[in-house]
Amino acid sequence: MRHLAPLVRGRRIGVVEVHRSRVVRPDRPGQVCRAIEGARILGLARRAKYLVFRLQSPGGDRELDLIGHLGMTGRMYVQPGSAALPRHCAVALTLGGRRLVFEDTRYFGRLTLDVSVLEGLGPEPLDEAFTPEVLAAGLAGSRQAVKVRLLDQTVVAGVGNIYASEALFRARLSPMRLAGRLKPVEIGRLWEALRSVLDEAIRFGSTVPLDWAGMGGRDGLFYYGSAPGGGGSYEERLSVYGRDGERCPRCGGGVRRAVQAARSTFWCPGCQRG
DNA sequence: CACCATGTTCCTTG
DNA sequence: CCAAGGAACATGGT
Repeated sequence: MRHLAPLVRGRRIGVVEVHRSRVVRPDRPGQVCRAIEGARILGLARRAKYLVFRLQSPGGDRELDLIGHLGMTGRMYVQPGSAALPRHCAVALTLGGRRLVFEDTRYFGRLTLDVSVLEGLGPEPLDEAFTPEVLAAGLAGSRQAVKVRLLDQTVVAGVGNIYASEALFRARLSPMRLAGRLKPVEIGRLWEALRSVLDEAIRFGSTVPLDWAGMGGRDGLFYYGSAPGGGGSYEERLSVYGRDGERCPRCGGGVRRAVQAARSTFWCPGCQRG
């Protein structure tokens, strides 16, 4: 969102090319195109994992939101209007002499005018309103494993599979602990870990130019290469995620992988007790 | 060939 | 009502 906002703010949407109709909702053909062609982008916001394009309608008489979700492999970027579209281009929006490209190899992403997808989302973890007490209320009474609970978007909005594992590692809590059985001190550690892990990831991403040249063929992860500050690659920054069998950076023990709710969890049994 | 993958939604079963 | 498990979506990497 921070990379994209300055590239799209204030621009008018011209031709909309839908190359994968399943990505666009509602799925009445042309309905979304008619609503947004000629609209002006007032700004870009984010809610949980959704991008929210604030639009002024083509007639200029009202405002509407266009909501995007990148799924697992989606990317959005702006390229010259003369540049060829990528192989898995789902949608392209003409913006003056350039095009906003929504590329998504697996087509799990979404572009929709249906704002109801935002209903029921829990608090933003970096908001002031998200206190340890709010997190505690979201975990209380649950018999789910805390890792699974963190992926529930009604409890905390925007925490995904990678950062759920990373936050639990930082909080030194086993992902298998039952959410409702955590003590206030442990919830406090988890709250702090969630916020610092996400904050660092955002700051890391913000230091890197959004330049996709030469990145064709990669998946949707932000493999930035070396950060300007010399922080290593995205993967190198992760402590446990994707590191099954490697050594724990804290205690030197072995990182393990398990499956919870059909998703991979990575943790260090030495550091993360219970 | 097998298995893995950052997400969401729907369905079935208990 | 809750939780768990599976499948679907679709493509590519190892």
